[in-house]
Amino acid sequence: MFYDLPVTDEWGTRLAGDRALLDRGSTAERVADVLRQRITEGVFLPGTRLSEENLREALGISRNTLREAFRLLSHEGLLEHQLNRGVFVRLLTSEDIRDLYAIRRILECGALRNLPAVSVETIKTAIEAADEAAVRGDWSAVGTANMRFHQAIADLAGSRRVSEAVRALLAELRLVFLVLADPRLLHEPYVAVNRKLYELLAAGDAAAAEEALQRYFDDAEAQLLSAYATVNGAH
Amino acid sequence: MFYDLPVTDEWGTRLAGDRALLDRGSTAERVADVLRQRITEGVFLPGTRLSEENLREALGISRNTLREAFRLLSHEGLLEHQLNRGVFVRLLTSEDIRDLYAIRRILECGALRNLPAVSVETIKTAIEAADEAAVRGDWSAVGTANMRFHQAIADLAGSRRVSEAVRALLAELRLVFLVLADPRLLHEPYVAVNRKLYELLAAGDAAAAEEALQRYFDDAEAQLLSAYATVNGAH
DNA sequence: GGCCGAGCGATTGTTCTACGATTTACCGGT
DNA sequence: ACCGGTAAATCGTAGAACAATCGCTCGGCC
Repeated sequence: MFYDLPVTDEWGTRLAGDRALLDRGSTAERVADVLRQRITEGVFLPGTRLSEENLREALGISRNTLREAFRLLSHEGLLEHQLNRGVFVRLLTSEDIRDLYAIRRILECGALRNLPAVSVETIKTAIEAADEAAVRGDWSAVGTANMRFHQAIADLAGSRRVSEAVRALLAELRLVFLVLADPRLLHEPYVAVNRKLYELLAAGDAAAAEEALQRYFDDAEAQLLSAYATVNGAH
Repeated sequence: MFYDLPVTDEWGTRLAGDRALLDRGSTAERVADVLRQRITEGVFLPGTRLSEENLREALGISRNTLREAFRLLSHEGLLEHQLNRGVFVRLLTSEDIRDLYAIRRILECGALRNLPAVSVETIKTAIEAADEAAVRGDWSAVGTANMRFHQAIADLAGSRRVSEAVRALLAELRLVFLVLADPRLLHEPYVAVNRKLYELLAAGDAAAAEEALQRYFDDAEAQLLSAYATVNGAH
């Protein structure tokens, strides 16, 4: 005698999570995941050329599959495809930085507007992670936590497309951080700013939070542009 | 005796334009252009499966190149890639429609906020094209002109990424129009709405224009959802 | 009659090989 | 030092081959 499996909601959600691990998608997508990881880790710095032949051998896949992965990452803005020259880790210009902040202003501030009922759970989590990393002096982790904070703000819009767009934008922005020297200078100042913003949101004052977010964008953009100008002297 | 070519700014911009014609990009990109065209024309209706073998033969290209083109269009949201099953012209759900309007609200309204100096040239052009097409009774052309109108609004943000994001969103939205029966019903009502919006902008009243845009989104979303429910009965 | 599993054809996923086209680097002549 | 040409490296694309997977049909069985 056997019992039927009891089907519960809990099962459904758990299996859906496992699925992502089993159906890891096509080889090309898994390769793209690996490369994305390495790029955001800074193993491949912006400007680096990724040779088809070298990577093909290193990853043990065919050129076709590798090229499909390149296409994926090019569309995400992490790689740049130059005809007959190969793919390069994207090296952003100052103009790119301005543009990134322009669209982030619109998307993230837009997410704070017309909030039905604010759920600040994940935002709080990100804030706490940033605090904790700051205490440890792990400024890279602080940067990651700050990005999660902004991702959580964007998620408030309740739109899959908004969330994914912001995810891609933050990944691009990480390319800028990678070429700048001092991660502490880049991330530490915003731990307090973000906490203040969180408190405004938690208190239900979305308008004040949006104002604070605007000021944050102004400051961060200016800081990043000036830091970038010194490193990236010629365009 | 020869003269050196005088190098002027005018030259630079003109040559940059010509370049797009010469460097037509890789074969994969040109194939993607063709397929995109056919999809937006409605030759391949949403839900249609695109066979690799058939298209390969029809286009006279290799499978590799075709698959690269598929990747490009999948990332644009026009195609959907199902592992081991092939690619299909994307069939949007009602949830997709809601999401599209959610992000359009944020992006287009955001573009109207914080305008430095409004240049309503291209907006006017789109309005006039819509009027002219409406007189001819070419409702499909009216739809195209209306989309150009919204694209022009998004362009006011002055951000490349905002413009490209809205371009992709409008292309997705076109997939919805393709499965609905009556193009007149879908597009005609908004000719007057858009003209009114243009006049508010031309008068410099950006706040009123934003308000009108919000109402437009509410109306259009509701109309589209109800029309979609009748056609697309089961999700 | 309807359910279930084996087998089969069609299509996709991936690899491998090949070759033309383009870029890049090197090198000798002026 | 500049210019031009040749050779090597790399990319772009094609094509064939094989494995993996899906969808369907056909029997067998309850």
